[in-house]
Amino acid sequence: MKKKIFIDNKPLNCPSQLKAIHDTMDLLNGKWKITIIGCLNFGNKRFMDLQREVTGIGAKMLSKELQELEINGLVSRTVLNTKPVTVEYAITAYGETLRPILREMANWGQHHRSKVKASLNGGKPG
Amino acid sequence: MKKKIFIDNKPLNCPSQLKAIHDTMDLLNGKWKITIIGCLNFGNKRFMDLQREVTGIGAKMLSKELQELEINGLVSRTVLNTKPVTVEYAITAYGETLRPILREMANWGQHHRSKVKASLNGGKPG
DNA sequence: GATATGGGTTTCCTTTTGGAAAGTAGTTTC
DNA sequence: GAAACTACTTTCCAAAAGGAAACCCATATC
Repeated sequence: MKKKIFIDNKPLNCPSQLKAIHDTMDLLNGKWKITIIGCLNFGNKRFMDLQREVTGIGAKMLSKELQELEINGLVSRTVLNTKPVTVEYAITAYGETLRPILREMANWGQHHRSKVKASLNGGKPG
Repeated sequence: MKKKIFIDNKPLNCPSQLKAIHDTMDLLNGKWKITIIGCLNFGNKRFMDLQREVTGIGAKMLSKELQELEINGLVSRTVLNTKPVTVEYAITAYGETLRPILREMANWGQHHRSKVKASLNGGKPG
């Protein structure tokens, strides 16, 4: 019999575990969310800062992604009393609880990247 | 100055870290991949088994998702010498290295779910 | 009043994703 | 040779995602 993957003593296909994973994926989906979170980790940013730093994103997508991140409590939005008005975005404490996931994804992705490279170079040696 | 999230001594927005996270997300994207992986963790499965167990998936999507998982080395495909021909899908050893990510995502998702529930019930108490 | 900056929203369009149903192909069963 | 089973692939369509450009509102500048 094939061995199974267990998470907290439950097999991974336990429906509640799969649902939980889907919930997490839903919050991080879209083309830009992780890049935005990464950008904000470097410090609080205003809308235009983000648009400049997140290469390629348009105002519409930036606005939409920020709204979703805010609704989910991962990013905060603060209107500053400046002239003209500026808006500051920041990672929340809750957003920082994503760190373990991001760490594991970064680790795995780097490992995967070097594995892919190796198989391109050495897959058919000689 | 706002504190930053660090992963292995690098700030999360380090481009290579973000790229690695994107790589990982790309492999797990789509509506069904995680469910398929979860299903296969319960044991090897044939095409029709998967179509029965992954509720709601159609043959086209199942085929496509399995191909992508196979290309990325997460799932193996074995044609068995039966009549009629059957095909067995299984998680690879490499696919099992996703476990830490899946564990963190399951943990976070469950925490998130209970937090959302709590805020629905107790957000405005009394 | 024309222009610029900040922070968006709206419109229109294309691309991508995903689903239902039918078709393909090999083999066995009747 | 018609039907059924496994394992897909193809076609056709609808919905969602995403992008470019224009537009809106406020303030300030020239």
